[in-house]
Amino acid sequence: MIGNRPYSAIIDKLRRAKLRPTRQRLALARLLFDGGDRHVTAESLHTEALARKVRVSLATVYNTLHQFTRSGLLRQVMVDSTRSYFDTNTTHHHHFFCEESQILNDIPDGELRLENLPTPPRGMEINQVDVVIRTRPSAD
Amino acid sequence: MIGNRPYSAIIDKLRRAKLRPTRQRLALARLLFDGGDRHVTAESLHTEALARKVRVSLATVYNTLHQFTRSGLLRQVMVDSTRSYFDTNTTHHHHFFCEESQILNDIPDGELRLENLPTPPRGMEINQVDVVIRTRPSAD
DNA sequence: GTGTTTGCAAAGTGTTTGCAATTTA
DNA sequence: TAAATTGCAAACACTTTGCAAACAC
Repeated sequence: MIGNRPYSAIIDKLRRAKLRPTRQRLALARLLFDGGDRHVTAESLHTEALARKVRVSLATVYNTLHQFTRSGLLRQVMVDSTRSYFDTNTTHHHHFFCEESQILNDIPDGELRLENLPTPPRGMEINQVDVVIRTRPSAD
Repeated sequence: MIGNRPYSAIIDKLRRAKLRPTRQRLALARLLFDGGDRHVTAESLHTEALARKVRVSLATVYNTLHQFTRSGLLRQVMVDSTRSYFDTNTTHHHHFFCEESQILNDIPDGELRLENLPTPPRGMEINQVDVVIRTRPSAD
């Protein structure tokens, strides 16, 4: 725990996901869900946890991110072939990704529309549609 | 070389890219560009080369794929966080990706339309827009 | 001949896993 | 106290790199 109160909302969130509210999970959940929408990598979340004096191993961060994802608390976003990004916004939306800064940003749902979705190859059905708008620092 | 003729079209292609037409580059270029559009990973192209009795190391396949990409002969596609895919179709288009079979397919350009592209964050400009339609085998 | 390219093996990076020790309920 | 979770270190998968030998021009 980071502060000293029980944070019942987050404990409930974990309980609902059938995950025991251990010290590590609680601390990571607070980092992830206490603010607004966030995009993290295992490494960035681990570093952040250590900076906040939360003792947690990198392996546990990985495991926790995957458990949270499996439980629908997080969504994994595919933008970089070397790293996995996780998004606390699990609703339908797309992303901006700046290759230079490696920063990921949400595109509010509704802003972007897809017209004329193609029919998938025979025997296949659509699972999910991901749009990534790759950006770079502009010249001006 | 796989057959026994000089394949001047492919040699020219390499020359234009300022890449010496070495035995390895020629063989890989033939595998990549002789048929229609293709999607490969380093591993799949290496395996294919060996099957066709082209002696080439995996390191050279990696290096060659990157050289070809830098020269605009290939385009790298980001669909899987564990592997890099390369596409011989360098024109503007999007992709179907089946997570189960790990197979990538082009969506012909023009089929899918994006309406109302959002404005990038301040100081950023759009570099590229990637759409990946993730599919799964359909129930029926 | 000179500079480029190759192949190997080693190193690197992000991630996963086996297992003993610890913690939760 | 029984079952779940953690941390460590080792293992992993994919990719990159240093360098001597081979090759292209």
